[in-house]
Amino acid sequence: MSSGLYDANKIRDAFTQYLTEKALRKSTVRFTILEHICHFRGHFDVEMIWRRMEDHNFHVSRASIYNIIDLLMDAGLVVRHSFSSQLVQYELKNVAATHHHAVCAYCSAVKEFKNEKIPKEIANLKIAKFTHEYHSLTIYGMCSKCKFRLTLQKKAK
Amino acid sequence: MSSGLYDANKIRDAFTQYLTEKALRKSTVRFTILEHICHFRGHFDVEMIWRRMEDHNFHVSRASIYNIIDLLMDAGLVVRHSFSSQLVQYELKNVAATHHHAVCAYCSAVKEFKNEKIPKEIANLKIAKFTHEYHSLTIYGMCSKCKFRLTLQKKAK
DNA sequence: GTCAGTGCAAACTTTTTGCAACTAC
DNA sequence: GTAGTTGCAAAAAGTTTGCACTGAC
Repeated sequence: MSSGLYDANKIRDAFTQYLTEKALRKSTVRFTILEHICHFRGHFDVEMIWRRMEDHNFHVSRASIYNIIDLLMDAGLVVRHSFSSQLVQYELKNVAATHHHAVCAYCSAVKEFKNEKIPKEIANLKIAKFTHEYHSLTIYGMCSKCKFRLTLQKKAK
Repeated sequence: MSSGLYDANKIRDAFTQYLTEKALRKSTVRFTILEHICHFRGHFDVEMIWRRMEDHNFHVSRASIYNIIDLLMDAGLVVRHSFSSQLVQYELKNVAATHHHAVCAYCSAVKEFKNEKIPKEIANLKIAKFTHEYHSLTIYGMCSKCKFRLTLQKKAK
């Protein structure tokens, strides 16, 4: 059984519960978009969702995708990453909770890494007048490819 | 002496050095934009810089501001924050290094907080094939105002 | 004098909005 | 039936680009 599909059931149930609590309608479009989102193992953006759904012959407007992502973020099922200014990416929260991100400032490549200690430290943080729900740790730096490329450039001089 | 202006000298010198190393020109526009940036104690965006400069009767195009912010980021003097999708904010790196951010997911308010332990843990991180230059830790959650507001709404039902 | 740097406006991309049509309840 | 939901297209917001002019070296 794929972990993606396994989680998909739990996520769909959580969304159903959210819609019920908020007295929102359980429309086909909402559940179909969520279903497609659950198939992404990593980061995704609005365009990727739309394209994937077109490929599966399910026609939906981008406006609806934005609308539903807002609901999913409000429901705490999806988180937003803004690694660069022009491309906003999203990720399922249960996926995001398992790792942090290292972003290369030179080529924008995103690498995931795991660490046990830091999330514990962060969970222990007490911030005055603020209720902690989720955190995002991003390390910016240089990936090995860019480092190598820059070394070559210096030598070329 | 204001800390903002005190730092401004060091920052301007670092930028001068950067421009020299890269063989870029030390234009008036570049230094004037940097000067105005140094007056922001917290986060700022392109619009804020442009408005501040207009208010001081220094006319500059937004394109130049984008251009120069790119240089400042490359020089390691400014960092980019993307707390929300539609508003990219920047911050002087020496200011950003002193704190982390807590963002309210409901009203987008950004609160700063300090912690000694976590930056040390992060500095000790070893990520394969990646050179750590800077990090960004953002906690998402709910600020006390929104918590209060939501409590009232529930009671109202 | 030369070429990097800049301003301007237009182009481009991503996201939001208004309204008519649709559908879950 | 009646609201909430969706699609479409247009608008808005933010950023990038192309080109002619300017100014640092």
